[in-house]
Amino acid sequence: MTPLITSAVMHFGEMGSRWGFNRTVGQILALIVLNEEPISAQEIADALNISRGNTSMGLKELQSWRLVKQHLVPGERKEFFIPAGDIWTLANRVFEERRKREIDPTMSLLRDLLLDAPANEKEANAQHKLNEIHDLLESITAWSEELQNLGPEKLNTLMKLGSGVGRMLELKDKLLPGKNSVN
Amino acid sequence: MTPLITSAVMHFGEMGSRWGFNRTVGQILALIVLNEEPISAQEIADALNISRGNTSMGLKELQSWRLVKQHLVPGERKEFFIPAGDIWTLANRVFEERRKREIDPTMSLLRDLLLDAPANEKEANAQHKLNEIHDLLESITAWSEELQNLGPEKLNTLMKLGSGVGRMLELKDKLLPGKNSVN
DNA sequence: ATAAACTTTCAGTAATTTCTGAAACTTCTG
DNA sequence: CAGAAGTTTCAGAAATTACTGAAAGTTTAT
Repeated sequence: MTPLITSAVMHFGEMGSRWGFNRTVGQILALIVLNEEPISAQEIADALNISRGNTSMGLKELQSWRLVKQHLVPGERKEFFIPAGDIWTLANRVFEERRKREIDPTMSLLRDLLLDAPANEKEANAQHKLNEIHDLLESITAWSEELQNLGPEKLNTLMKLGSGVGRMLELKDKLLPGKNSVN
Repeated sequence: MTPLITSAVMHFGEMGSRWGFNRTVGQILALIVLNEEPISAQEIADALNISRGNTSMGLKELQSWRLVKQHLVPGERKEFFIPAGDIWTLANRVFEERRKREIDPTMSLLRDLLLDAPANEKEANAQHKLNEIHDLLESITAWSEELQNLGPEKLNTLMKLGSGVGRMLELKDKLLPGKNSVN
């Protein structure tokens, strides 16, 4: 690893925990992404100076996030690893997996809690708040699915549009009459 | 705490760590949000069965996230706490704070790493990847700032618009000629 | 100035999470 | 089928993170 790659890998390790995985998993991901050639588990363990067992678990987790995939080199016995797609794809996967882990379980609980009739005034108030949270999470979920369906190109267009979005929204009703009118 | 509130508070505790803070902080937040009346630190400690010290630290953290604020009750010596805004505001704050913690430090490192001339072929390739990551994060940051500036009402409109966004994008150039043409 | 009512800090402890490495497992080769 | 080359699992150790509670700090009242 060159100094540049080392800095980047170390940083992704530090940030890893904030992104939903642990230090080593972050480091492994960075290493695989920044290495143009496929890299073997043993090489990863050596480069990061971690145990072979830990490496195996980290790779397993990255595969469960669908961020890296195996790559079989003909004639080689070992397994090699490469990123599961380009940077955009990886970012999308991270969003999606995090949504599953951070939002879906809460949505599910909220739905359950909202089914019961409130026992008293306090509960009625709490349920009202929970309902607001539920609706918000539902919007976020629907929205993020929507954005994913747009695909990278349009998504990029939309992002680059910047403050134009506000102006566009003002013209929305003219454009798409009858559909989802504002409140 | 009624059973309903207890379930919700416990769940928010469990999820807390995924949302960037720890169990108790999640529980405290849920309790403050679901309690219509302002609640004192001592009441929080009692309700959650945690130490007074831990409560104090949790409240400090929630204030640093700008999710709860103090509320002085006239004639009372104690400090009471209430949510720092409605559900939308709170969600926005969480996004914003997480962006600060999860994206900004990486952007800053990437900028630095991209300043140095690559030492060799491997580094040049890695720098190219890092540059892609940088641009992506920059788009996400700009975009999320944009969404915040829209304010809750428009944001809601946009979210509710759903698949209309795709169609709208197709008409974009007609709508906003000359501005940000595609690619 | 003292005391009462409350809050914060922080050293030490408890709980949780991550990592190691040896053993078990799988696959390929001769 | 034996054994070599590789991978995975998992119990226990190490590292990290969270929590307690006693002491120090702050504010208000008298």
